[in-house]
Amino acid sequence: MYAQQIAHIDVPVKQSPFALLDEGWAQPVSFFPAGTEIYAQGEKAGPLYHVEFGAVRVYRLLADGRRQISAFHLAGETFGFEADATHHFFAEAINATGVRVLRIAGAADMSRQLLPLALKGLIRAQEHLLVLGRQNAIERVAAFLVDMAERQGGLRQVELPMSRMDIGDYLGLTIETVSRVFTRLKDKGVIRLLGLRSLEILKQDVLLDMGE
Amino acid sequence: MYAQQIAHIDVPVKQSPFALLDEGWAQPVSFFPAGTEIYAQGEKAGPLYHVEFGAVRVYRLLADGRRQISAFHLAGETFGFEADATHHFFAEAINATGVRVLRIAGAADMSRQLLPLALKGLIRAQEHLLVLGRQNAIERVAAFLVDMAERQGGLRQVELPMSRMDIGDYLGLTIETVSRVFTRLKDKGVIRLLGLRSLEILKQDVLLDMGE
DNA sequence: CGCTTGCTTGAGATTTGTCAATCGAAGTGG
DNA sequence: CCACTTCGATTGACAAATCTCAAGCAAGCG
Repeated sequence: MYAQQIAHIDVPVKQSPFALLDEGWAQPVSFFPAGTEIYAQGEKAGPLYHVEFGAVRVYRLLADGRRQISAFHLAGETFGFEADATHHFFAEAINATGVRVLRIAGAADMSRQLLPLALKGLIRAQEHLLVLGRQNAIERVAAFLVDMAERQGGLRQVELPMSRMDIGDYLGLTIETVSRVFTRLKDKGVIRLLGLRSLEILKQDVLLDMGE
Repeated sequence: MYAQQIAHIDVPVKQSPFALLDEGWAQPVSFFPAGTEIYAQGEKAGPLYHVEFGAVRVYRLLADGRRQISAFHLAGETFGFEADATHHFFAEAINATGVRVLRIAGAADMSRQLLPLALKGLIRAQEHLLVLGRQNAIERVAAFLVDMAERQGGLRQVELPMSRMDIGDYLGLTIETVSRVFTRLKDKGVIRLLGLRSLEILKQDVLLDMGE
């Protein structure tokens, strides 16, 4: 069900655009085709990953195949914290994705730079707990759309790089429920569907206080 | 509904039992009666907190009062990471609780010590996302009981310092559902209720693969 | 042009929530 | 010491939300 190729292509690049780690930590950009694995649960951890373009999903599986996506990472974002010695999660490219691998494992005082990023991740995860634990389907989708819009610069038009199944596995819903909520928001005039993976927010205020 | 006193008593103590921060960071233990606030959302963040005895809940509220507890912290555990500049969460003593306040805010290279703790918190939060997003009521309660048992040394007898409402708000369930699941586990012979806040695990294996 | 794959829609089943009554332990005052 | 009150927990009956299963639709691709 979650089959994947393990192909990726390394592309040498001169300098990292990742400001915090720019002093000699520049690394080549690796290219991952859609659906390929970036790291797997149980693998030895070490580097962080900076998304140059594309999108990444980080998830965990139950024994019977149920999946929870804990986070999406878009261009410009850094991930790979979900690890102590070994990874506790899987990371996959959703679409064709370029990732800069930051091999900073041994770096002595990088932790001062890393801590704020880790804390931001912690806060995001705990806010997502509120969504999954206490909000209903329409509130979850609203919160998701607001978040995606913000991360794309707050524009009215929002691109969704992921499938309905990915959205469902992120929000703890089935694809059918996600689909019905999209329809409901469309019928209410809150959003306009421009395509399967593109939509326009027509009533941002309504969306905002749905997602609280 | 979540009313609370803001009384606490400072108790001077010689030295911190918190190994990582033992070199001059010893702080007095503050005492918080049951239900009192340790910090509030929006407050300026800074110190970390080490639970000496008792138990703490960290939570967030929606505008209409719905509450999600993101974590419980028992004796020996450290919390207070859920912050960048200001706290995004509330923390309250569940019972009479002693907390050592670790004022390490300015400490230059403390981040090297803190990062592993923050990452552990991040992993815990993301594992909890799987529970809230993809597990049903009985699986959630099973996972909770297994976790509580582990944190109390893996003994068969487990003490629950919190109310059913706290458990519900942690697991994303109502108190009625929590209560029904406890009854169901009791009827199946998986647990034995010794009191409202104390139980014995009779079939650990069953509980373990319920919680996956 | 016809597949394939992902999405949408509908009908019915299941789980969980809501509302209400009762229980029971702990604490209070007579 | 006992009756009374209170508050949290349990239980039941019913309602609502979400899931499951199945059918149909549509965009993208060979």
